Amino acid sequence: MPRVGLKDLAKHLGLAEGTVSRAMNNYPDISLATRDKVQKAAAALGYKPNNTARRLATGRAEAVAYMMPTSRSAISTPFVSELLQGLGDALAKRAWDLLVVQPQTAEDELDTLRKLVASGKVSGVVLSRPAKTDNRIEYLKASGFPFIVHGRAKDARGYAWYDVDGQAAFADALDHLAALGHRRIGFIGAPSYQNFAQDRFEGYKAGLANNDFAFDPELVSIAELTDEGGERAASDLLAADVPPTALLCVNDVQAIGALAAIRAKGWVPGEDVSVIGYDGVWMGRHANPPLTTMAQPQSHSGRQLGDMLLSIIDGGDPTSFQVLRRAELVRRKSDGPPRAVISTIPTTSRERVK
Amino acid sequence: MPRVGLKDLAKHLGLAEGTVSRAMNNYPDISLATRDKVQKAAAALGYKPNNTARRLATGRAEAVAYMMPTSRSAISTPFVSELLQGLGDALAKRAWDLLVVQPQTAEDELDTLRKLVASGKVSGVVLSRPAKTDNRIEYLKASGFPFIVHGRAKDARGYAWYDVDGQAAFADALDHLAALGHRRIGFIGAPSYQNFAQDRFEGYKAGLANNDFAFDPELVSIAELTDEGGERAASDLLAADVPPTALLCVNDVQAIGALAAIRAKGWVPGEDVSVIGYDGVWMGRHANPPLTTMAQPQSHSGRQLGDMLLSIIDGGDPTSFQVLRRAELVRRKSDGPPRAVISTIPTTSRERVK
DNA sequence: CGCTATTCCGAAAGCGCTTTCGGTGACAAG
DNA sequence: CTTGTCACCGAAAGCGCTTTCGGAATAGCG
Repeated sequence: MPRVGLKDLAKHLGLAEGTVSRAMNNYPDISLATRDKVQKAAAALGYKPNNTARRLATGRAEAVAYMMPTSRSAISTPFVSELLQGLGDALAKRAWDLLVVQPQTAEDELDTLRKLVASGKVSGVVLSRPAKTDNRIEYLKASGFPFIVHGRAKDARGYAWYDVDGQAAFADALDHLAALGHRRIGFIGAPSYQNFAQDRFEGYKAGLANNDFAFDPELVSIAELTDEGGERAASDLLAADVPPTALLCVNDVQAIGALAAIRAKGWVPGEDVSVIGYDGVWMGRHANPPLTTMAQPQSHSGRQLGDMLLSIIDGGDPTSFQVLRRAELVRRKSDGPPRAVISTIPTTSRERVK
Repeated sequence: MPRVGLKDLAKHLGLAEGTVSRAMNNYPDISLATRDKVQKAAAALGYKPNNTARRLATGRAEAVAYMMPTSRSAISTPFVSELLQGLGDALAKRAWDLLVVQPQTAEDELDTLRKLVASGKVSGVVLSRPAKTDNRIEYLKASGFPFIVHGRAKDARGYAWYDVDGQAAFADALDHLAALGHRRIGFIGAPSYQNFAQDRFEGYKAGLANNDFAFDPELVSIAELTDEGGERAASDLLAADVPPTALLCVNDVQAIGALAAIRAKGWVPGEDVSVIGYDGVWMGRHANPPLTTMAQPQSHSGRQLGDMLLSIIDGGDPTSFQVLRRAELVRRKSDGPPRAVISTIPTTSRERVK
């Protein structure tokens, strides 16, 4: 089955290529009669335009790229497939393509991006998990190339982003624990060049300040974003002379590791030591015990990112697309009043579990 | 900063465009002297070839597509991001692009694929989770377009695939349970138009036959591939007059749901009722209790799929790329001898857990 | 030193589409 | 009947690169 091109179609119809092209693209200067005729014939012969030629001629790429985070830990990216789905949905309306680019190393990131925008392969980019100061963002801002970022860098001005407020979330979580009666609250974090890690750490400290607790470096431990990371960090923190009665973890998988560390000591999480995670991953409800967490809003972020990026490509002002969502406490079984304290009434209700 | 194109570069060097092009692509009929000169100048001026034009001229797409599974359940696709990473790595060696296409509905799949191959956007495709008889595979086979599938259809002849043997895995799992002393073993499955579901079901039945157990339709329940699905199916099965003493689940997330159902009845999973899952997802070890499962081999399947697809595009014989891996039992805490029976010695050792 | 082989590069023809520009015929207006 | 005005379509020039082909310059050889 030889590909049928525009030329074949034109010859078949006895029309000029240009005419056929315009007919296919619904130009107003083609009579409805011939337009119908052309489109019918196209369908009949199975004509599918060659996209590459089309792109070259129009200069429009009709595609956007998603740049994967380079972090090699597969665990840290369960959200990727959801995000891609959402992006795909957004692009489907225009039948645009989605390119996934994956820098091999962190140093390649900028260069990969440069090549990408120069190649003309895409007309917009979405970035994930920016560093605290991210040179990709600087570059894109300077070049005027349309882009949006999932998350924010420390400087969030002058570009489009979608993020959930990690700082507020951790301050809230800390308030919650304080209300339960906790006074020594530990923090398990991630390397702070990742801006989200920094954000959440700030939230922790802000929460401390709000409640007139002193910041104690002994109470924070930086670990990998894995269950083992959380486990190690938790057992370190818990080995102190006066261990914390509650642990705030930078994400759920660390928190789940922390639960294991607590059980390993023979303590029961949620009673002897409270643990609160962040993300709201599906598995949290099946953890042992079910994990209390600051859950990100469900609204399909990929879809939103896609829609916003398209608007920017259409000429919208990037700075008008900065949306900050708020995480929400979902209480399950891994938090409670500290052992040593007369139990106070919890301020929020627990999620029902079957 | 105006894009610097081939023309600019040529003018700058006082050479013909064609010469510069050949120099950039390391043609043998260009002297090393001018080649170096050209490549240096290219680097200096920041010349990046326009990929679209390049593709059009060469006819090579230098890109492959990954077609996402259409199933709307995000939970069923935690492996997507790993797979994409692997594919990305494989393609990176040639600097090829990875396109992610996402049919909006199951009916769109074939049409989307048709457009994709006709558009010339890619020179190969990878499919996931084929149906029992999958018309996409038929189409691609007939068209001669390079492709590979992650999984197999019922008819596995005449095309390339990478799969793990679900049938063997479930037969093995059943043997294991039989060796522990179980006689009534339930199966929680998925709709069988998905070939992997059918495969695993066959394995279950084969295992039954191997051990001279009768097949009892009362012991199988078909459910969604979610935790709730597993939970519902398990509580149905367990409500029988003579409930099964063990449950085989088509994947880990169902199995984790089944654990919840068992606990909800006040029973303890692994003692009153054994549960074995399939996949080996990360979370299994943190389930309550840690989940025994048939784990897929770790070897980065995305990477392998990518490498094989590239070989096929290079002209390799698709039928020479059919790799079948074997799943492996990893014992944790959700299996054991049935309550009513004098415990027999387990035949395999348990994974150590901290 | 003349002639044939090389080596290296320029010229030009595409790749398959889009889009501008101009021209033809029809039809209304003067 | 002439002129102007549309509505519609054909011709042709690209888009930015690759690649074939041939020709000029150089080298090799007797």
